[in-house]
Amino acid sequence: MQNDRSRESLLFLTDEQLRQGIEGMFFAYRGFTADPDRILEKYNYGRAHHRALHFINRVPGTNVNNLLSILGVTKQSLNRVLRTLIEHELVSLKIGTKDRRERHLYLTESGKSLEKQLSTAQSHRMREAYRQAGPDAVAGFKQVLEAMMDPKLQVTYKKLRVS
Amino acid sequence: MQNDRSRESLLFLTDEQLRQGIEGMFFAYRGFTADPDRILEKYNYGRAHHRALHFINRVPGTNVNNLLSILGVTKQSLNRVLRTLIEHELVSLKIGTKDRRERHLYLTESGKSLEKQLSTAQSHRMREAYRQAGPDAVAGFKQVLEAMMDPKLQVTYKKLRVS
DNA sequence: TTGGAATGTCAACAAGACTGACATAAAATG
DNA sequence: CATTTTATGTCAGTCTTGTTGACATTCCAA
Repeated sequence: MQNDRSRESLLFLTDEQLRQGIEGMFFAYRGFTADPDRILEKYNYGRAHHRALHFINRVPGTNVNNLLSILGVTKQSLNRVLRTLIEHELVSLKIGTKDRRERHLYLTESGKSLEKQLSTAQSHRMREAYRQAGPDAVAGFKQVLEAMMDPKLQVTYKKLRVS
Repeated sequence: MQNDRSRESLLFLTDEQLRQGIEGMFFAYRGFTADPDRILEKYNYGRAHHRALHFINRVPGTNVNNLLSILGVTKQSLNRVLRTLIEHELVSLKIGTKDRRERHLYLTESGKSLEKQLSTAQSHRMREAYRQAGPDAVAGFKQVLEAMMDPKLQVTYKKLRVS
């Protein structure tokens, strides 16, 4: 009886824990994007533009294909976003010297400035959350996030860390 | 000199840590949604349908307004999703007895079945990640997630836990 | 009882995913 | 060296899911 109840209780807790994790991810992601979203709205950009700016900043000179593998969208989808960023001179484009099919992407000064604005806002919330939770919690947070990624993305994630 | 280098190093680590957190959230969220997305595709549903099913299951009998405050979208947007779910008889609708403007939402048997399928897939990955990271990491993970939410969503999140 | 507030629906539009068709450049093959 | 195949990127059209606006119904308060 007691044993059964314990087992049930444990099982229940586990399922409840998982559900809390799921809902936690959902609500936290909303917070995670809220501040940049507000800034982007002022300039009539969206999250797609933010992601492009973030990773072009992170991997300057990347070509479109490489950026695609990081972002996990189709090139047609990315293309629309890049076009507007280039038109608005936030991103500049250099045709490859070795392979002239490739376009290498860089942030312009205004691009860097907007990226800085966005990442500052996003980092601010992240820093606050880290501070509240403390260093051990942060370590655990990262471990779980990493374990939740698809294996390929885990590799991508780690590569970014090194570069 | 040594002091300057230490300070710089610490600062650098901090910024790098934050950037890793940002990218971690981005990549992990992709993993988080990947499995349900594959199932939804088979039935021609999207993430919006999944979210509705999840929270109607979590709060049976909820009215539209309450669901909206959880999901954080406009009622018009939710309405389209609900309409198809009701047409396909995954969700059933009861007009409120006290307030006849309200529609109370419930999952039908097929609705429960699909929700179960989706949550099983999503929980499976979550459980695996928890297992790999260990219980302390999980505790930290949740702390950081909760600290990252907007205060209002934090309240919503905690309410769900109790109900 | 009537006017305003709240709940939900319908219609039209926008952002950002997607697939398909294509132009150009490079590489492989005869 | 010519020609076919492969790779990179662009353009056009469609779908999902957000958005705002206009509206019907119901409730509540003056």
